[in-house]
Amino acid sequence: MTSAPRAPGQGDHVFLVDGSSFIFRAYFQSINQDARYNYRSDRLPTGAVRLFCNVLHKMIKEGVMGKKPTHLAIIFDKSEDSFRKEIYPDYKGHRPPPPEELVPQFPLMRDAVRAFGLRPVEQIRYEADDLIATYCVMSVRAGADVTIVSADKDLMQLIQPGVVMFDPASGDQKAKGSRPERLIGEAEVFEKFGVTPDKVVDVQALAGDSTDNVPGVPGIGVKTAAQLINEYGDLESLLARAGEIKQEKRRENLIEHAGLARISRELVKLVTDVKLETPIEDLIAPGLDAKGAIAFLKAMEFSTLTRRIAEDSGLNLDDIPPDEKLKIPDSDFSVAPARPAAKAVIDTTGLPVPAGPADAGTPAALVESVKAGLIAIPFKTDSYETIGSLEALDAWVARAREQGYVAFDTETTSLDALQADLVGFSLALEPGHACYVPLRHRDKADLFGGGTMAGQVDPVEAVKRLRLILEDPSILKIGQNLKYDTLVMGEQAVKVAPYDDTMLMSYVVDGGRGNHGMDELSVRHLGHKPIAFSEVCGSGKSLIGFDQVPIERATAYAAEDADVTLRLWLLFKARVVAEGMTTIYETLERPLVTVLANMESRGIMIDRQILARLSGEFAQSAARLEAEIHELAGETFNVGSPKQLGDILFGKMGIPGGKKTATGQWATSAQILEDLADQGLELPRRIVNWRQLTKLKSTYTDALPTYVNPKSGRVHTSYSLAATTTGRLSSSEPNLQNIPVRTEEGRKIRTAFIAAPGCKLISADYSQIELRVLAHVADIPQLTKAFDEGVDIHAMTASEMFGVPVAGMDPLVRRRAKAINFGIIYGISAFGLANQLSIPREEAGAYIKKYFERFPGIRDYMDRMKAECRANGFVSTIFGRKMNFPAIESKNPSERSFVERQAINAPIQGSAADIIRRAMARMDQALVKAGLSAKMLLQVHDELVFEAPEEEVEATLPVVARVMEGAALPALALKVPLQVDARAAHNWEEAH
DNA sequence: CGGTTCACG
DNA sequence: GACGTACGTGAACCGA
Repeated sequence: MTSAPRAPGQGDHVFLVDGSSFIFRAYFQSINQDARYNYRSDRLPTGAVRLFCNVLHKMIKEGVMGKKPTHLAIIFDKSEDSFRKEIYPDYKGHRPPPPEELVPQFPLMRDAVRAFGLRPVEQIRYEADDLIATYCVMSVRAGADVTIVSADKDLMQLIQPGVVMFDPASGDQKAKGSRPERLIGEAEVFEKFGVTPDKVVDVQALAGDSTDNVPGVPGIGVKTAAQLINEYGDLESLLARAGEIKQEKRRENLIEHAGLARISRELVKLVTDVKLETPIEDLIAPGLDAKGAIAFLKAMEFSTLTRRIAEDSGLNLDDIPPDEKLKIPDSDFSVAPARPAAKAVIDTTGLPVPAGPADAGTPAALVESVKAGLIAIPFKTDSYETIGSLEALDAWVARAREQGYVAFDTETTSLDALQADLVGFSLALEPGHACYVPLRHRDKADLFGGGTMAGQVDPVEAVKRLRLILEDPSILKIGQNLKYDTLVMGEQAVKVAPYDDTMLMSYVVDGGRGNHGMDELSVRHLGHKPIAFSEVCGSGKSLIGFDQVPIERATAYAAEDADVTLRLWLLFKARVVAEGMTTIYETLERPLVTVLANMESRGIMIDRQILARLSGEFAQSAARLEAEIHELAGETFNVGSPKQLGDILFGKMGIPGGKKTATGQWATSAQILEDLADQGLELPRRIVNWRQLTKLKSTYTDALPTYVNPKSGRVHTSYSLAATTTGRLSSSEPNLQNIPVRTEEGRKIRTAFIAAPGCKLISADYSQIELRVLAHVADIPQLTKAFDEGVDIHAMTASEMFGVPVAGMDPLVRRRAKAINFGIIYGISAFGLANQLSIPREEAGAYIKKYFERFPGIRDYMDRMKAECRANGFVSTIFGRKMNFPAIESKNPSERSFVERQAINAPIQGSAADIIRRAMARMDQALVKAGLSAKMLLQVHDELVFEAPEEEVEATLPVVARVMEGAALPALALKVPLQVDARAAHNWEEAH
């Protein structure tokens, strides 16, 4: 694989690859991908090397934009000792040390180059950029074309006729955050710097560069610099005539800091006459050394590329052993666990199929090392930076961009994101390294009460800078409960993408093992208790807004939160992958953040007049009932007090058969009162009715109007994504998942939920989704058949159990079968069923026995879940979401059987929850694709509520139904069809 | 702030 | 064999 050295000339094509900058980009690209690809089986980090090899191979094989190289050099930085440090000791002074996982990949990268039949080029005291510049200039002089493979802006100064830059596509094409390949010529340079390539250094000299710590002139950014250079021609002319500049501050700065500008220019200007140790003749491209490449790639365990090169070259893979020096020593390999299963396939609808069973063999070693690393860095509250200027903020923006990820947290005046004013925000780049940007802290001592505290950043400008981070597709935003911050930023018309949410990552790996709030996670995983919100803002009566908090205190609190979030992310990132939960997280959790934020910010319209009228009616009826109750009781008492009521009913009046609650009080639940009413007693009946009316009034008709947002005129609930043990959502403030529907009086409240003018509400709900899931997981042929044929499932159950025909069935018989069906889902017991149906326990027991005889698969399923939970401590949904039940180990039999019932119910409820989550994740795109403008407003476990323009309703209904019915696909083909009923009307009552 | 009750799936 | 009971939520109210 050797070719005779030959200098490039006319018609040749020289490729100069910036190996050093590529290493970093490949690394940050790799950590955003499925981590199982980022390590060799002995946990050697290789992700960046893999991406590097892919690009290297493509370049040698295909060239760039159809042109193949005659000369090719992969050029690296030799060490930190750039001659630039001699000019300016702080050059690149802010650079953090490279990530730990990247360090071993530096030498591997050079090994890769050699293995492919090339020579890595590097030279002491010079950066890769200088070598590239020198080779570039030599080649152009000799008449050759040059392609610089890099995206580094510092190389843009080299672009000229015959020289282009090429930014290769990053990583795997479908991977998140990957960029397409891109050619950079004069036009692109002009777009970035506002000048032609030969003037780029002058612009950089003025604007400086925070990532390399090039100072530039204070107060001058790229825009201003470009304008000045274009006006005055070049840097020296500008500095000579600086006195002419009109803007006072700018003029002074240019005069005062002319020296800085000249040093800066020297720092950014690339050296084009390096005395090369590797002569340009040696860059001659020899073609791929397939054998060497395969040996290397085998040792790295990059199977896809290994195979591809073998196929291309016609070599037999088995003939080539892995590179001896690099392969895993045999002794290690024998104990190394098997590699995890292949990654999920991406299907055409964009939702990945879940990976196989949990990667049980994956060592926890990585997680442990991450954890140890995190705890090793102490929390130092006073080390956090308070950002007091836009320049300081810009530096953080630049660092975030360079790093590719940043933890982010907003501080506001309210827990309600839609009523909150942004007071400040914090960022964290690495453990212990965080800042807070105060925007709107108010000085209470100010006599006029609204004075702004000193030392803050202009909020409008700061949000512009923040937008550069939050909307940058190449920067991963990391938050804890990011839905909140997404809503806050949404109010400023700023989007947040891409993102990770540590609360949700915790939920997928630790669902059921405690809550997922930040303070709790910090204590649990980092052994550190962060400053509590109440310590900063007080609580109850003494609660103050965050804008009243002194900035120093605010920094300690807010920056710490970002620091904690970043550390938690590093930990959960490793755990989510190690525990095989990536697909669950990415398909069932993460997409819901924006989906729910959108739903919450839309809100739903309510008719306050209807509610006010109902409140009046309920009040009147309740007052009448209350008078009658006092009359019947013979005394006035607080009807709303179960204690007083119990004393009257079972004490004073001496009604027999009273039951006590766990605390020894008389139980007065509706069930008990209704039993008494059935015995002909008037008082309990009236109390039941009174309770219903006062419940409807206080919880709904009185309360709902107080939730109307004054800005939108609508009601905005808040959904919690990580609150339940099963994967369901929960809704609060107000809870719109428990709006009455079961009674006629209650349903009236639904008529107050209305569509905006010109629109209708669409309600689409899954029919019997949990029973369908049960039919699937327990594999019950009769149930499956009944769902296939669309027959009445409860009637079928009754017919099967009691041997009566479906036609003309006694409603009582059907009701019993229905109760049993639901009981099964809840982990049935004879006691519970007896209670539900008000029948003797023996009778209930007999029904259950009969049921199990007819549907033996049900009993198998229940036993299976109990055993599984006992063995693993968790059960799973059909998509693989885990739900932990640590209390399954309990010695207390009653507690244990409680957990067993949970273990039976959870996969059913949880799978149904997963299905509707999948539907929600896809819904927006499906509607847009169909050209429809319907918007999702609410989710009620098995129902989605939309608002749609009247003229689009007919077209919307089938789209919604299709997405919901197909939500399990393609990950899973259920054994039963899913059925969705969708209707539209002007209010929720009629649509439902 | 825990207990009780009741609205929903 | 004991043990308390259907599964999952959130809100209002009482009373200490």
